Amino acid sequence: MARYLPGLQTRDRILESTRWLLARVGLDGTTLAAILDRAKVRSGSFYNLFDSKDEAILTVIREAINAVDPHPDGVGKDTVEELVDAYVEFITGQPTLAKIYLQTAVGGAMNDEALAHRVISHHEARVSRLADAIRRQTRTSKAKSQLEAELLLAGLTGLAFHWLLDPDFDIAARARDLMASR
Amino acid sequence: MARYLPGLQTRDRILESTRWLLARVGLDGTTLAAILDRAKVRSGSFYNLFDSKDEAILTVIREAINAVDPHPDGVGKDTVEELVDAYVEFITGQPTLAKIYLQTAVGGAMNDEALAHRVISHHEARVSRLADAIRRQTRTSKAKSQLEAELLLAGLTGLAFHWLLDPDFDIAARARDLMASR
DNA sequence: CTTGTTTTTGAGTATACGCTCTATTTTGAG
DNA sequence: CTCAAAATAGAGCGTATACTCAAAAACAAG
Repeated sequence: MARYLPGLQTRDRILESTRWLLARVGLDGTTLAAILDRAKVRSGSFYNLFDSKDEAILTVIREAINAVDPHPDGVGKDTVEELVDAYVEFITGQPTLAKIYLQTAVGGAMNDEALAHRVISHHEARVSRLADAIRRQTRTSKAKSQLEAELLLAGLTGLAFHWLLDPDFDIAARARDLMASR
Repeated sequence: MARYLPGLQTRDRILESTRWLLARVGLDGTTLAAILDRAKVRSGSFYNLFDSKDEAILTVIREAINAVDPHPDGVGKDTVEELVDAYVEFITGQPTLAKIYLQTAVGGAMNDEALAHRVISHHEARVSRLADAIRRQTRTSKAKSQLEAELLLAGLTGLAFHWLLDPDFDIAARARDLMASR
């Protein structure tokens, strides 16, 4: 465990390096050597701060998952439009974290069961928040708004994939179309 | 290049082995040793038929991508429902290949530029095929059906993402809901 | 059967990776 | 200033992996 300032700073450099690599070169490219090189750290220091390479990677991924949530303080007041905008902004504004988030979910989350559950529960929380907003605005039944929210979020996820595949894709416009088509 | 029967048969065994491993244990688990072991082939024979391990893997993945298309001969005749069903069947029937397909999209798997382009063009082909089906059934404008197809496919991608995360998720039912909500 | 080609074998090579360990330097509380 | 704890350096270990190569075996056309 880091106790003094130098240790904490080194830890930060390692996490920054890991984050950068995960977004650029993916899980496979994020080797220990690459992390050390970019963080300007030798292996001895690394293992003084982390138990394993995976520990550093999982720390970064957990951060990314938590960052998907927009302003948790606004629960119960936001509109559908605001929530959709927040999602699009997260994707386009933090492509790094977005990529890591989607990679984690799709990649089986490096056989870490707890991590997969974390992604699922975040997803569900987002669905129910969207469903609440829909219900507030359209006064449909609970079941129906829940379904609508699920489909809307699925659409947004799909748009995010498309955008990551093709940066020219106008995800913001399509997200608006998606809302309009309901 | 294989010329005689034994070579062609060995090539088939190798591809079958690679396909099996990709579906069961994913990209990471599909090591050369595992492929050789299952195919009952030694490395020398393998490299007499393939230039690299990746060549065998990419061959299988290309097959899988092409397999997403239902009856390529039926272009211009299929319905929206048929196309959606085919997509869902591909995802649920070949979950690991579906994962690899999405992983490629997010850039986590294989730094193969050509494969990424293949995924994109395949995605676009599916969109326009869906758009054609929509236009045939609803007689909307070309631009409008194109947009609808894009949003529908985005929704399907999102549902696939959700299902890969949570196998209990009823993707087939949600895909039907998605069509109904148009 | 003969002969050139294809196919197979499997020991061996090169390399990349995660990680350890000991020695050395730096840090900061008393 | 002292000194125990924290932090760093970096050579080196073990292992897994993709791949090579020379020699032997199987093959098929004449």
